[in-house]
Amino acid sequence: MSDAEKTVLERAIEIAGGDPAAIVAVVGATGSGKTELAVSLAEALGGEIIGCDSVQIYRYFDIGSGKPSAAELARAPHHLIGVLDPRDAVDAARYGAMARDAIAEITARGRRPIVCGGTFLWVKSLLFGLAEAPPADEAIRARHRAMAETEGRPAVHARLREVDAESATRLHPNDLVRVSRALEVYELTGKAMSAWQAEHGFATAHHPSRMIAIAHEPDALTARIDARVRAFLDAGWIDEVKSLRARGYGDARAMGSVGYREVCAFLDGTIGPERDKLVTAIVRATRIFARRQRTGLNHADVAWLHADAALRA
RNA sequence: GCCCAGAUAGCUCAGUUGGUAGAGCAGGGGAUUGAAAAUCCCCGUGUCGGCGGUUCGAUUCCGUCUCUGGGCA
Repeated sequence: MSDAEKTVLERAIEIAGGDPAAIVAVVGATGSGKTELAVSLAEALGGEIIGCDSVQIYRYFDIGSGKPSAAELARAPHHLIGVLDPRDAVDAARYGAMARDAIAEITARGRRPIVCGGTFLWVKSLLFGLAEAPPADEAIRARHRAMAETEGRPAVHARLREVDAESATRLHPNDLVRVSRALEVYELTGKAMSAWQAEHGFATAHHPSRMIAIAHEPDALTARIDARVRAFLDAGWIDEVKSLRARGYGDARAMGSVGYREVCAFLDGTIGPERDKLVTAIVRATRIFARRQRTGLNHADVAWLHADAALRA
């Protein structure tokens, strides 16, 4: 059997089998079929799944985040899905620590950890950790935001240039999130973010790993996304958002994520009363997101499995 | 049938006191170290509805035709 004739699952099992000590991480775009592949892989390998998704990690964000179905959950144990209150803001570092704990438990049980999710910074945090720089400081961030508001974003960038020219050169003046973070790290430690990053460099892995992603032709992925969005809506996504708002989660960070943002706009009447306009808006946002996810994998050591090859087989 | 307003990028539209045009969105590409489903950057030639006329030169002015809105009969 040539590679092109094997199914995605067969190839994934082969890759996993190539290094039994490695953590398998199924990464890539929403709607590409990660969840199904991870569950099948877990069944085949005696594995347990560790979710790596910045929205699925929250309770009550069930439908729109594409959490595994009850049937899928029953096929393999899952971790870090629906485990936090939506008001509890996690960051990549905390996620990485939680995931490593889960991995330790799973391997102690003699089972195989399978990471599954599209939040790639979190995957990197899990596998390599992050630079040793300190965590976020809300007061500092608020100050930077205020500065950007009154003097403009480039003013914050100019301040960064005074203390960390390397980061300033790398970062665009408008990228306030990163510019502020770099400046924050300097203000907290007296040491440049670029220096912390150079020390770290994602050079030392906590665990050996094999990353795999499922590739689709662009039109095929769009069709999958379209079907998925409609299915979520049919499953009661709008009511889910209404009930989240009613319970006071309207300004949770996850509410600003792809799709949830559009459903909120729909409920607020911003995008018109037609269901079709909502579908179009969500599909659009999701496609853009899927593209960004693909770009995020650009320099990663990922094995791409072509879904279409499986269809031909 | 008459009157008015439109017709410009895939979509919504701006503009050119006459020298062949540009925004937003969509689409494409990229960056990404505690906000990552977030944040940010780059990419715009299109018979300027058709045909005539005026002009050195028309997408712009004039005429006419077609189509789309709206109004009056």
